[in-house]
Parts: sequence; C-alpha cells; structure tokens
Amino acid sequence: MNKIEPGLGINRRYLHDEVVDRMRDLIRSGDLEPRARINESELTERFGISRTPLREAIKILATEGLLELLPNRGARVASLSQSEIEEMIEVIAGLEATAADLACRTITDEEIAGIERDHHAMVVAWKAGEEGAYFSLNRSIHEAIMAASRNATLGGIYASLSGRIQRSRYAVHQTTEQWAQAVSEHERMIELLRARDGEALAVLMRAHIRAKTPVIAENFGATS
Amino acid sequence: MNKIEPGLGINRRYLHDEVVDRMRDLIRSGDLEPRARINESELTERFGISRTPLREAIKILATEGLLELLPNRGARVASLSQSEIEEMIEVIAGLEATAADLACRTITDEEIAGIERDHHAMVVAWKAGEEGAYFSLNRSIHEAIMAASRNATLGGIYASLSGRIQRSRYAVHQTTEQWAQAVSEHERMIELLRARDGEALAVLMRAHIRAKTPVIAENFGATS
DNA sequence: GTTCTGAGATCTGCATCAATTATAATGCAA
DNA sequence: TTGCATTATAATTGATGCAGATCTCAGAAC
Repeated sequence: MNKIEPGLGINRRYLHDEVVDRMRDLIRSGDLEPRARINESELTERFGISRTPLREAIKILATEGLLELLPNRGARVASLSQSEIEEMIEVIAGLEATAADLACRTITDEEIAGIERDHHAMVVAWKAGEEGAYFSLNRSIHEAIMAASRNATLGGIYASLSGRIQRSRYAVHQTTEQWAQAVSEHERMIELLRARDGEALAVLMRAHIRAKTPVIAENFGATS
Repeated sequence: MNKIEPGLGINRRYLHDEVVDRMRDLIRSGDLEPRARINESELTERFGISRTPLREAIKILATEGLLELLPNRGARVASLSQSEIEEMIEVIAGLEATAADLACRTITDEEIAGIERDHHAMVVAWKAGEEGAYFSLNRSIHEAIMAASRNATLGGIYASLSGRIQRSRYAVHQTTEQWAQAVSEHERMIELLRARDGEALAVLMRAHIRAKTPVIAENFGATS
C-alpha cells in the first residue's frame, strides 16, 4: 500500500512486534493450544530473546484477547466458551452489516463485478467439492465488502475479532439447504450492492452471518 | 491468613494494570494532551514504580489505541484526524445498532420503562438548559440499550471505542432542529423496543448516531 | 542560509537480583 | 493407604545496572 509514512511506519523496529506476530501464528496454527500455559523461560529460549520484549508481547496479546493473564501464574492461551463465540459472531455480523452499509456509498462497479466473479467461482468450487477453495472464495467476498467500506477502523476491529475465532483451517460442514440459502443470499447481496441499497444490505448481511453461527460454533470446538 | 487489601480498591494484582488505569485517566481528563510525548523516567518517578511495569502499560495503551509508539522515540498520546473520528462514529453507530437489535430479544418491560423515564428526564433537562444532565441522561439511555443486549464482547468494544473519542466533558452544541429530531427518534426507539422490532430499531439507531456526527466531531476538536 | 557534526538525552533490549507466590514434594498422623 | 500440614523447589513479578542504537539540537563549517 502506502509506505510513504515519513519516519515511523512499517519497518520492524520493535522486537516485541516480531514476537507478537510469531506467537499469534503459533496460536492460530494450533501449535499453542487453548488453555496451554505460557512458559516465559521456554519461549525466551525458543525465540532467542530476553524477557523484556517477550513480556511486552504477552501483554499485547492479552490486550488483544488471545492470551489471558493469570496473576502470579503467568499466562495461557485464551479459550472461548460457546456463549462467548456466539457473542462474537453477533458482533461480527454487526460489523459486516456496517461494512455493507458503508460500502454502498463508494463501491465501484468494478468491485461489484469482482465480487460477482468470486461468487460464481465459489459456486463452482462447492459443486466440485473443493472445500478449501470454497472457503477461501467465500472469505474473499466478505473481505471485498469490508474493503469497500473504506473504513480502516472497522476493518481493524473486524480482523482482530475474526482472528480470534478462526484458528487453523476447518472443513466447513454445511447442509445442502444451508448452502443453497447462502448462495441465494449472496446473489441478493450483489443485487443490493448494484442498487446501492445500504440499509437493506445491512439487514441481509446480519441475517446472513447469523445463519452461519452453528457452522462456525461447531467447527471451533470450544471447551471452557 | 489475615490479608488486608492495601486500600486501593479491588485486588490489583498487576502493577501495570494500576498504571494503565492511571494513565487512561490522565489522558481522558486532558492532563496529558493529544500528541504529548510520554517520558519514561518522568512517569516512573511520578508513579513511584520501575520501568518494567510502565513499559508494559505503555504497550497496552498503544494496543488499545490511546497511545502511539514512536520507534526509538518513545510514545505519545494518540491524536485523531477528522476522518478517523468519522470512521469511529460509523463503527459506533454499527455497534449500537447491533446492541439495539439484540436488546429486542431479551429486554424486559421494566428496562424499557427505565429508558422511558430517562428520556422524559432528558427532555426536562434540555428545556431547563441543564446540558450536563442532558448529556448524562442521553448517555444513560444508550448504555441501557447496550446493557440489554446481554453481550459483554459487544459492550467491551463499544466502551473501548467510545472511550477514545470521549475525552473530558464537552458542552453539547445542538440546534433546536437537531434536538427535536433526536427526541422524536428516541420516542420512536421506545416504540420499537416495546414492539421488540430489532430489525427496524437497528436501522433507526444507526441513523440516530450518524445524525450526531457533526456534534461529536465538532466537540472533539482534532488536529492531525 | 544551509549542511554537517558531535555531545547529550532517550529509548530498546539484555542480564541479573530480590521478593512474592504458586506448585511439588515430603513427612506425619489417622 | 489416605488426608493434611509443612517444607522445598520453581516460577512469576518487579527493580535496576549496563550496552548499543537512535534521535535531538546546538554549534561549527561551508
């Protein structure tokens, strides 16, 4: 994008930022499982760093919600209860509805055409049983709408929240009816995007995400 | 056995949590102004602590968005540009719309009655020119709806975001027309709450917050 | 007036120490 | 053996001295 920021910006200046990224990957990949304790000396050795940047990284990840701090007992990978996951999905639905509403203000015809292409590719992938491609294209559609909202604050909160419930890759289990409904909702979404009807699109988007709650919750497999 | 807590409220396990709270207060009260540089040694002395917990607190506040880090130059109080404030208001509008939608599922008649009482008191306060009471009651109404959403995740994000654009107290400047519209929207909101019509209430709430954008943005007085 | 330079201040990260607390290991009684 | 209390060990929290890197800014050189 734009690395034109004068002076401060993209360069990996902070060691703890590097550590945050690496730990995030460890958590998301499942290498560090939920409720796994974080051992300070083990990780300092693993990363080849001292305690100072590691501790800063731990505090940052705890603030983001990926770790939880246990006073005088260190930290552990956060685990989410079923109800917390459902809460988060409601919030995500709200954020996507907001993005959809905002996107209608400034989205271009080209962007809508791109979403439509992704949608058709997604249908093809589903019929071919390529769940990986299906999942990736579905996400790409939602991310395109988020990007079209032209709201970095919204996008940041969305990324942080969805990052917390998307650990490693999941096989998506949907019934044929669920899939058919999702497809028809996508098609209606494209219509509403063309009409730039943000209000109606927001309502539809919220319902669309909500309908996926059982799928997401099931695949997460929380144990709290 | 006889462990008496040292007077400062709840069991503050972490020193850096204490520091985070105190610094948050300093920023919100305006004691630390936007763009003010954070001096490590000055604050360690001021708080009577060492660098370790202070540095952790700075990282936490930066993650929350209240501070921004300047590599090799420390940190400063974050300042928001006009467009960032407008972005945040859109997100807040989305969060409140989500809360309104969810509240319709489980809100009790008593809670609705409480909101109605606050609304009437707010109208009285406005007519009496008591801007402080008006502001406080208005906020209390919105917080009641947020609480009725029964979604702690949503509430947390909302609190964090609104905390970033609500520094100290402001005199609310609204035209008579803006006020009249806000009042009629509140009354319509109460109707929709009674009808438990979440979908319509979400749409109204989003528009209601949006209409306040110029007021909030003006009072914030950002200088990026 | 502009550019260069260097001293001082500040920040980042490392290593280590002391104090507190949690976890285990052990010993003893029932 | 089992349950409980005591002790020993380990881990965490917080403080601090130190080295290297970077920024700031005044003063010199052009």
